[in-house]
Amino acid sequence: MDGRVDGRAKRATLQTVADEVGVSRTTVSNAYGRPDQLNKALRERIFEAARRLGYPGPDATARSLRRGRAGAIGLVFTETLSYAFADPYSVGFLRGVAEVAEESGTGLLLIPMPPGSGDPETAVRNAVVDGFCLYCVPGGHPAKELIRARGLPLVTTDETDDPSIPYVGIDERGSARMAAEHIVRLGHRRVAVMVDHVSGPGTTGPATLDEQRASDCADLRGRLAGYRDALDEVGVAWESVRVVAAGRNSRTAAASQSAHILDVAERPTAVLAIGDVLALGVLDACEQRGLVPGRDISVVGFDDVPEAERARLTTVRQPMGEKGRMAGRLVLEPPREEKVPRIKLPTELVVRTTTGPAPR
Amino acid sequence: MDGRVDGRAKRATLQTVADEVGVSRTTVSNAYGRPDQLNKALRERIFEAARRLGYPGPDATARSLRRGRAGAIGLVFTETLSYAFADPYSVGFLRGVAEVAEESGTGLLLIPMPPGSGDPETAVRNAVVDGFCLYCVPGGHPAKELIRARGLPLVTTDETDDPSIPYVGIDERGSARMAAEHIVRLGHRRVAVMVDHVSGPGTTGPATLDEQRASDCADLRGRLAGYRDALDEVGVAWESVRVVAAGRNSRTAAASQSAHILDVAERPTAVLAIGDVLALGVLDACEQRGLVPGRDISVVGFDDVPEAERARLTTVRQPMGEKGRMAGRLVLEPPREEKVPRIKLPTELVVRTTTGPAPR
DNA sequence: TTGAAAGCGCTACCAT
DNA sequence: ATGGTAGCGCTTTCAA
Repeated sequence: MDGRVDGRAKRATLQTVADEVGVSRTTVSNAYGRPDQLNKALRERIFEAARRLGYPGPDATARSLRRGRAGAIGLVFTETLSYAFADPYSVGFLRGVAEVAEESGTGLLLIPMPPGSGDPETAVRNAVVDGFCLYCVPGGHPAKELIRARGLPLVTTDETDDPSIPYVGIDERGSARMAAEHIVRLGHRRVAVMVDHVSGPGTTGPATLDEQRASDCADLRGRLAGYRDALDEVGVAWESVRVVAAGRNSRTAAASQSAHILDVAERPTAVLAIGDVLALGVLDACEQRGLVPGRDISVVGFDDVPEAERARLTTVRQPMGEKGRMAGRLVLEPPREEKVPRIKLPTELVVRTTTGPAPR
Repeated sequence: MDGRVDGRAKRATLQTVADEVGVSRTTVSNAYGRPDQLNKALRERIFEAARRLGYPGPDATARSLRRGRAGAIGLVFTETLSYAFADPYSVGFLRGVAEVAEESGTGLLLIPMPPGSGDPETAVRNAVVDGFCLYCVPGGHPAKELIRARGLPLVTTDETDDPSIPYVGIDERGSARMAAEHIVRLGHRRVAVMVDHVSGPGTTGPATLDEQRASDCADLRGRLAGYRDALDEVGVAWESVRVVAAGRNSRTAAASQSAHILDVAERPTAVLAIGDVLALGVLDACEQRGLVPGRDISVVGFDDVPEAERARLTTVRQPMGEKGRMAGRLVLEPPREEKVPRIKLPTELVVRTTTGPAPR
C-alpha cells in the first residue's frame, strides 16, 4: 500500500517543495537540473523553501532510474579489495580506469567478491552501474555469467575469456616468453618459477604439473606456457622447472616461499616471477641469504611496477594505465560494431640489473 | 508521455516475464528476491521464460529506489583517484573501509572530485550511496556542504572539520610533536620541513609563514603546529624553519624539491616530512648526494607505510587500516546517540635508522 | 501460494 | 517560463 510502511522515514520530496512554493514538480526539478529553464528569482525562492523544509535535493536513485543512467562503472574483483589495492599493478590499472571515468563525471563502484564473503549474485544484481570491468575474474567464476546476464556493457582483462566479451589485455604468453628467452640467452638452464597461487588462494609451495594445468586463471596459464615455450626451445624440460606458489600476491609471502627455490640442492640460477610484487619478494629472500642478484642468481619480474625500477629489477613492462583507460572507454562507449573488440597492448622487456649471465 | 521517447531501448521487464508465464509481477519478483515464496517448478518456469525473453533480472536502480537502499558507500576524494591510489597511506585507509563494506555486502563508490575536472555538485548529487566518507576534503571545499545537504550518514577524517560531522582520525598535532621532539632530543636545531603543498596543489618550493597559515588542509596545519610546539620548547624559532612544498604527494617530487633543503648554505641537520612518501623522496635525494641518513642528516616521516620499514625510516605510525574500518562502520551504522562521535586513534613513534644525533 | 494496488521520487515530453 | 501527464521498474502490503 504505502511505501512508508517499509520503515523509511518521511522526508521532504520535490512535491513537498513544489507545494510550498506553489509551483509544479517540473519547475522544482528544473531548478536543480536545468537552471536556465526558469528565472533566477523563482529558482532562489525554490532553494530557499527547500532549505526551510530540509529537502536534500533530488534523490540520486530516483534520478538514475528516471534518466536510465547510473553514473558509475562497476569494477569486479574476486579477491578482497585489500589485495587488489595492495598490488601496484592493480593500482595502475585502476588509475587508468579512473582517469576516463573522471572525464565523464562517472564514479567507480568497487564490487568486492572474495571467495568466502557474501553472495556474488546479490553483489552483481544490486550494483547500480552502467557497465562492468571484469578484473582478474577467473574463467569459471559464477559472477561472470551473472554479469553477462545483466546485459550491460562489459569488458574483461582476462585473456581466454568467452570470445564474445570485449577484451583488453596483453599477449600473456608471448610476453612471458620474452622474459624466459632473456634468461635462456644468458645461459641459464636451471630455472624456477614463482607464482601467486595455482589452485585456490592460500596454497603454497611447489606445484605439480596437474595443479598448474588446473589453474583457473587464464593469465597465469598463459604466462607459464610462455616460459615453457622459451625453455622448450633450448631443451630444458618443463618437468624440471620448479613452480612455487607464494600463496598470495604479496612480497613477504614470496620472500618466505622463496625457501623452496633458494634453499635446495642444485639451486636454480634464475627465477621467473609472474609478477613484480613476487619478484621483489624473491629479491628480499636473496638479500637475506647474501645472494647478489645479477651475479649469483637472476630474477625477472612481470608488470614493471614503479618499485621495480628502484629495485633495478629486470621485468616485462605492460602498460597498466593504458589498459585501464582502454577498458574504461570500452565500457563507457561500447563500439556499435558487430565485431567484439579484442585489444592486445604491447609489452616490452626491460633489462635492469637483476639478471646476468648464468654462473658456472 | 512515454518514457521510451527518452531514447532508451525497449527491454524486457518484470511485467513482460509475468505476462509470458501468466503470473503476476509479484510472483516474478519473488522468484528472484524471495525464492521461498513460490514453488520450485514455477520458479524454474519463470527463469526459463526470462531467459527466453532476454530479461536480465530485476533492475538494480529500480530495486534500490523501491527498497530505499543504495548498497554502496561513497568515498569522496578531492585529488584525482590516481593520486589517491598512489599513496600507500590512502590505500591502507581504503583497505580498511573495504573490509567492513565487504562484510555487509556493500560496494564502494569512488567519487573523483579533483580541482579542475567536472562539477562537484553533480558528482555528489548523482552518487547512488547510503552514506559518505570524506577523505582528505579540505575545510572550505564546496563538496562538503553539498554532501551534508544530502542528509546521509557522513564521516570525515579531517581534523578540524565542522564539529557536527562524525570524525575519526588521530591527534595530528600531538603526533607531529612526537616526531619533532625525537629530533630535538637528538640535538638537532637546524630543521627543515617537507610538505606536499600549502596552498593549491602544484605550488613548490619554500613556503612563507602566511602561506602556511592559509593552508586549507587542517591536518597539515595540525602537523605543522605540532612540529612547532616541540621546536618552541627548545627555543628554535619557527621562522628559522624552512618549510618546503613538494608540489604534490609524490616521492619523486619530494626528491627534486629536496634541493631547497639539501643544497643550501647551513644545511639543516634534520628533515621532518609530513608523510612517508615525501620522506622517502628526501631519502632518495640524500642518497644522490651521498648523505647518509642517521649520520649526516636525520629524516622523519609520518604514517608508517609498508615501504617505510624497508627503508628503515623513522616515522610516526598511525593505524590507517583501523581508521578506515572505523569510518566505514560509522557510515554503515550511524550511532543513534545525540553526541557526534569524534574518535582519535592512537599513534606511535617508530624509531628506525634514518635518525641519529645531530652532527656537530 | 498468488495477485492487485499503491507508490518509491523523479524527469522528459508536450502544451500553454 | 511554467505546468500536466505519464511513466522509469520494482517491491511491499494486504487480501484471497
